[in-house]
Amino acid sequence: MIKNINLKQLAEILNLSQTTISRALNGFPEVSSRTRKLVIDAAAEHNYQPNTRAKRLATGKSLTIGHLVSVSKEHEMVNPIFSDFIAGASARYAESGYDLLLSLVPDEDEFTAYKELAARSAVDGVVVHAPRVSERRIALLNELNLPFVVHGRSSEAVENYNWVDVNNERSFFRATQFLIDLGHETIALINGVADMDFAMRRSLGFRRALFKNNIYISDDYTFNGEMTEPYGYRSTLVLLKLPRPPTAIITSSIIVANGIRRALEDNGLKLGRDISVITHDDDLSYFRDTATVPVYTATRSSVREAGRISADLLIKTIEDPTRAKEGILLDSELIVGSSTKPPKP
Amino acid sequence: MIKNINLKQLAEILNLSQTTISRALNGFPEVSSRTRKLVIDAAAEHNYQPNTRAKRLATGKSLTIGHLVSVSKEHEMVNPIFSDFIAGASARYAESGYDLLLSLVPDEDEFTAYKELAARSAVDGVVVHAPRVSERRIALLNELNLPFVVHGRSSEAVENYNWVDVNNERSFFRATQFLIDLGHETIALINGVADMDFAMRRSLGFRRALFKNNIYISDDYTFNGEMTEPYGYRSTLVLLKLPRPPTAIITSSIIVANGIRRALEDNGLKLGRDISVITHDDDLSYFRDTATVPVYTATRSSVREAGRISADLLIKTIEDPTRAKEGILLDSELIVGSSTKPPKP
DNA sequence: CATTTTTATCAAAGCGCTTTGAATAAATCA
DNA sequence: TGATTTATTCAAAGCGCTTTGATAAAAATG
Repeated sequence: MIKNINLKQLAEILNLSQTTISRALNGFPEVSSRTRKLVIDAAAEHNYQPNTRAKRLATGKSLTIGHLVSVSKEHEMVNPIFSDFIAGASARYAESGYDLLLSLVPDEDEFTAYKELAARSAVDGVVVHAPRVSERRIALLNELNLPFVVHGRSSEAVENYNWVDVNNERSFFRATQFLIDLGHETIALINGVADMDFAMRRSLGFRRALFKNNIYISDDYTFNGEMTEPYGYRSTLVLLKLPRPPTAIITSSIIVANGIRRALEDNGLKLGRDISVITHDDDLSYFRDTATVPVYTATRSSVREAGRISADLLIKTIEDPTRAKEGILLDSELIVGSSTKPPKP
Repeated sequence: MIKNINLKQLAEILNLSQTTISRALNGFPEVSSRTRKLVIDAAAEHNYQPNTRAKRLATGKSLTIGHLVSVSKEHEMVNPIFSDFIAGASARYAESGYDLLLSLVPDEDEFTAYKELAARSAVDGVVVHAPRVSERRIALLNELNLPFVVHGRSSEAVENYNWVDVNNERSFFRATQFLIDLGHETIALINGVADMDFAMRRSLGFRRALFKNNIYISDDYTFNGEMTEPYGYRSTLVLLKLPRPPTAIITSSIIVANGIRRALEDNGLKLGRDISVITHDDDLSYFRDTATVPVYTATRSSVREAGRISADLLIKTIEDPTRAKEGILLDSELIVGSSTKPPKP
């Protein structure tokens, strides 16, 4: 059985005070290099690691960052981009010795969850996921004086805050323009849930491109919903039944794109040849499109990288609370794959 | 700005000792009901929550459960089942006031990560994900005396340990037998990474069914790898090029099944009609197969439910360390969908 | 009514660290 | 050489809780 010792015991073993040992291990200058070496070696030998609980109480820091993910009771879903985002963030936290506290809360408890986290002083900061167009969490966190970074943005927010977002509007503008340039004029949009900020921005980009090219498309061609595979499937079936089905579809997730593809095939249509599809691609590890010619034409932006950058920004904010709020806008690449062709004549 | 107070301040406000307040809030019997009400009301009014850091130091418990997820440097992947598993576990943790500490570690640091977590006393227990056929973590955790539950099992483990697993062998036996009963004799298996215990067991079930029915299938028909969509696609292309392509495919993940489907369509084949597919279905929220006739015939078992059960078992173990180790075997349902038909004559 | 038991409350110790302020020894200075 | 300064080390306080052991007041007992 592996035993580990505490500071007091290590002090006795070395015949030194706890002070000296603490300072030696934490890199303070007022320790002779001979002593420091002695201490470090002994710590390694006896498998000493400062007790997290004690350290946190003594320093008044939690060395923990919270990720609260809201789960709607009806959908009960955790967005798969979350895993990849966390993977990026976690790597950054590890570098600075932060732990990651994850909490999935029913969305009606969202507010209380943040308050409780702040009141019991469990975290030094939080990452806000899936911001809505109108997002009350931003004001709340400011009131709670809890450092935070938003993954995404909230269009209606008036105050300054830290955020890391991909350029959704521009991405979808470009994607739409790309289709228009190919000759498409009937383009559908299968988007995320309407009150999500990213969905709203993507919709704006889409519509700006249409407007710029004097194309009018009715609301029958746009969908909002949780970005599941069946959602992509169902929406596409609806589109195909329209009097004038679209010649191209833009969607917000590669998982939805999978559903679109399935619906097309079920109707004897071929992706690219019969109907063009562009998707936003978060570069999720289990869907990474690595074919020499990618399957999907896509606006690609690594959500894992976004996780890393968000974590970095949050740590900086925590360690320097006077730091000016910062917004970081990531750009996506427009990757041309085989899912887009000019429309059939 | 929302301020929160500490125990001492609340004691002064109420003109009571810290002891009494602590006991009142923690439900100890030696507090008069009048006082208790007073305390509870004041705590609510002043937004008092015991400081997590102090509480943990004082009680000697972390009230935290660790989830270490190994990420291989080459693959850099986080299995999407993870999100759903966590969603289930998190709900159970919340009920008992535990926090969830998540750490993604490069797999070469896996061992050190557990040791460090134990040495610094950061968690009260851990969940072991993705156990291998031969799993050194089990012995390590026993040595560290850190309570744990394995999600899955490890066939080569000799000691007793807590685990929650789905009946993989039986599931794949049934799935295979189902195909054989339909008349299939050339059946391929697109499985997970070979040294994962679940993959090994599924392979056993597959082979037992073949053996029982006197069917011999060469190794050319089985694949092992990370269960991504492109992996399903690539493997299927290989299968289709065999001199005698399979008439049915069994796979371990609905994401792989998506890739299989894509490969079939790309080759002008139709799922079910031309080639049958059975998949294991973890009932992932973003792929939930809710069609009246499910798309895929599948052995279905909710990984979210497994998360909940694992969390429950772990909490019980933490709260009663003398508790006998327990293994919980979940069963899957064989759901018949439209992806399986008798082979074409 | 005096004594014991029960009830309700409190002061103080302790959890394992970090950090402050003091003390000692060695080195430098005038 | 005596006075300062510098380099090391240490004892003790403090972080905000829980918990132990003591105490005072109220209730029950003989």
